[in-house]
Amino acid sequence: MSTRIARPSSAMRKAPKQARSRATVEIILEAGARILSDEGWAGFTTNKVADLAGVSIGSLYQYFPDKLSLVDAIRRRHLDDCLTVMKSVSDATPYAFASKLVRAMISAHSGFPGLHRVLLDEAPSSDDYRDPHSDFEVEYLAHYAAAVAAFRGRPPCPEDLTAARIISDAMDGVIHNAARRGAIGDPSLQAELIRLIGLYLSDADQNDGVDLATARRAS
Amino acid sequence: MSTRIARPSSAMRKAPKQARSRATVEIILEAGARILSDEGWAGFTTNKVADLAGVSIGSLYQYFPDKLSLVDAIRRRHLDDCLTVMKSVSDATPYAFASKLVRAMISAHSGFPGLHRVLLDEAPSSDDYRDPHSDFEVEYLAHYAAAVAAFRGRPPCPEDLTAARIISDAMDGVIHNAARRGAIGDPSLQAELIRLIGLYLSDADQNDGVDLATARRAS
Amino acid sequence: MSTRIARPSSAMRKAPKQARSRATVEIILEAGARILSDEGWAGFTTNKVADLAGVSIGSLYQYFPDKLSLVDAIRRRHLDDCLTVMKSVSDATPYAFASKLVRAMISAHSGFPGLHRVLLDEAPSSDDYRDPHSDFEVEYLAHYAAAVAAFRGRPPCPEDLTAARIISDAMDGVIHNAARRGAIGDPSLQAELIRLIGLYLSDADQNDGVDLATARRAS
Amino acid sequence: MSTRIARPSSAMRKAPKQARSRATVEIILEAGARILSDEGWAGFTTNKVADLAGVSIGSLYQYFPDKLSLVDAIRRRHLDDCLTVMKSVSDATPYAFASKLVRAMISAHSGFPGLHRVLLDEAPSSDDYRDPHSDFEVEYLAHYAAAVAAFRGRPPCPEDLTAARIISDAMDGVIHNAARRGAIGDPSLQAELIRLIGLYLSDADQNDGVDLATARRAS
DNA sequence: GATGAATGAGTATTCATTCAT
DNA sequence: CATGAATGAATACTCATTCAT
Repeated sequence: MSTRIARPSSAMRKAPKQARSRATVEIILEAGARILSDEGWAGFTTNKVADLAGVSIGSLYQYFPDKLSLVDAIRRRHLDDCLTVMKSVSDATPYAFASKLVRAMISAHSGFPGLHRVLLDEAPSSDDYRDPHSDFEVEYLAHYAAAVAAFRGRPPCPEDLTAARIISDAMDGVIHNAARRGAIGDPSLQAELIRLIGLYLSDADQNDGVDLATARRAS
Repeated sequence: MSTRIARPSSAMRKAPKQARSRATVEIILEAGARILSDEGWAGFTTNKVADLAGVSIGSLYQYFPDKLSLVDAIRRRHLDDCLTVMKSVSDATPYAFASKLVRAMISAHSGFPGLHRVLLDEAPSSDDYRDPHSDFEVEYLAHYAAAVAAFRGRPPCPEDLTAARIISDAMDGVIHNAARRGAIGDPSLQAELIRLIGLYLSDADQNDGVDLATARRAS
Repeated sequence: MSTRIARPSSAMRKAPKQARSRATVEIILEAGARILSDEGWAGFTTNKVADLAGVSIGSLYQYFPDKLSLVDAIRRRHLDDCLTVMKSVSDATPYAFASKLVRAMISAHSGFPGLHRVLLDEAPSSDDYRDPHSDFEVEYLAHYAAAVAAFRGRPPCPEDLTAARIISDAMDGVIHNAARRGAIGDPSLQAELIRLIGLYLSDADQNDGVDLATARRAS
Repeated sequence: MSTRIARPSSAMRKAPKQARSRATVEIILEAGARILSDEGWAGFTTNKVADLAGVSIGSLYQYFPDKLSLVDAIRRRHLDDCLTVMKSVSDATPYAFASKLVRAMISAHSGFPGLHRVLLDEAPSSDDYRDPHSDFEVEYLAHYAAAVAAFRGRPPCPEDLTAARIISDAMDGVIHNAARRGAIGDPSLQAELIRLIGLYLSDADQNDGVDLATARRAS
């Protein structure tokens, strides 16, 4: 999807040494996240970012060698935040776990509702954040898989990773579509999402073939 | 994609009357869908579309007054196809319904795996397709809501629309992330997705407050 | 010397089909040669070329994918012209040969006096025109070497290539410095240059060690 | 390059008075010459010079009011060095003179092979160094002209200046093309260049019209 | 109708230069 | 004095759109 570009670079051009320049970097990253979130990858231009940040275009390029390195820095920050939030979530029952998880993810998306999706789906990357084996996704899924295994009362097994993906992607879909509609704060939506995830985590028949399960329940 | 004739959209510059014109429009829409799916909104240029379609850029503008009208026509076609497919899905049990639904949606995404997401998330729109009240979304959700009400054994009520959204968006998330990873054909993923939706549709406690449900189950 | 850039491309973007576009390409090449000659590589901007050519910047890029391909096209043209002119030069005596050679080279430089040097010394190249083994230089030197061998009354030998370089580079130096001063038409300069080359070609002692020759003549 | 103190050019922002300041100016000029030689005028940026010199860009601008004054200072130093070297050359026979001249010029180019050409051909100048009447060129040619007159056994006359130019420019061409190919140390090239210049200086027919000379020799 | 040449506003990026610390 | 953060005009290149043939 999206533009595939030969990765020209990725790191920051220089480490800001003085307090003033650290502040400049902050303000640029903030402006970049805002624009990415509000206007998507196609509306993300370095000039717009510099304008919104209130700095000159030259200042932006003093710290970020190119557009990609800027979006990479924004992504790194955002995903680190997500991971931190997510690692704090763990609980004794599926519903309590689901509840905390949903609230955590929703709050992680509240500041810049469109950011997460744009970073993962639209914006190209010089790093391997979109690679399924990237550190980020691995850590993310491992956390979910561990919870799944715990609730199922047995040691983790490969199937748990599939379950982890289902949970992660389903939540992703619901939250990002809610964000799109500006309905991210709707409590009934949160409640239903918690129910969806809670039910899935509680179900004991996870090892049965689906057709069997389907047949049995359908009977 | 289907081979139906594009219904002369209001945005279209002129209704193609002769067979040759209709064929030209077809081939342009097909090429546009391909590029949108493969390269995303950022890689979608009118010249590339004309090239791939094998027509001159002038011909493209003879049928579509601008880029937006082209993408709108592609979207209209795609969403019509989705609706058609979806309307054919109905069944007596939650699991059978979920199963057919998942298969239908996956097959609707198979031809142009990236198209659906690009059309809904990336590509801007001059119409109101992304508006929650658009004809498309209304029809879409109504169908889901009707199924939910049916399985819950009572007449449809407003809450069913929330449930419909949850189902629609969760499926969306799982399928589009699978498409991103090229794993759309993975049978275990399909099975688990069916289980997720099936469980949700089967659950009887949908009218209880979530906290109550959580408390009861967690006990 | 000069900018070393990773060669992004080199060929023309598309072959002009209609008469109008062939004329556009001509006019762009002409304007490019003018600016390269007058302002050097550092003053050679694509916008200036388009302006001088009286076409839009977009038209320039319709035919030349980037700046380098434009300069390559100008170089190819110019060197082809030089080769053609030079191949027509041959004569029975060293002085007659030198005379024709000098006149030919001077006339080849008259239209755009600075062009030759800029193309060879300043402007980067995606091709291998600056490589000593490039077709151009090989042909060029071979022609000189053949003349040297002929005047020395023996079959060509490797040393003739050194002599060819001396002749070529000395003429280059005199002509390009004259061009710099706007004195390319000065007849006394032409006469002296012919004398310089003529004497060198006439000298029979080319195989003696220089120190020996020096000693003998100095005595 | 020499280690003489740069004579406080009129263009220089302030005369460096303290030892530290003088050292800073030295190091900047050295870095500038290096970059000019290695990367040409197009690669010569004030920030790169400051970086290579290990000083801040602000310090560079403390001593040189702008880029042109820096390149002028570099040029002044280099040409002064060239003149010094050249004035030391004089000899009793044409071949001995040519031999010393060639060796002197080659050694003057060895440290920064590209520098001379870049300074004379590429780099713009705020002064009149490229003007044919500049002090430098006048002195330079006068020296050659004196030698020419001496070898021709008569008092200097205006024609000797033409001969001086021929010698100067021919040597220039051969040496700078050798530098371009990295062949500046090739002994056979040196030998042939000496022969070229030596023959020209030795020739007695310099006062005959060329056409006459040509005709006679060709007969 | 169809073609493709031409247009020019817009976008990423560089670099000489200034000035607050 | 030295530093390096900030500035913004200039430059290479793209792409939606028009219009003469």
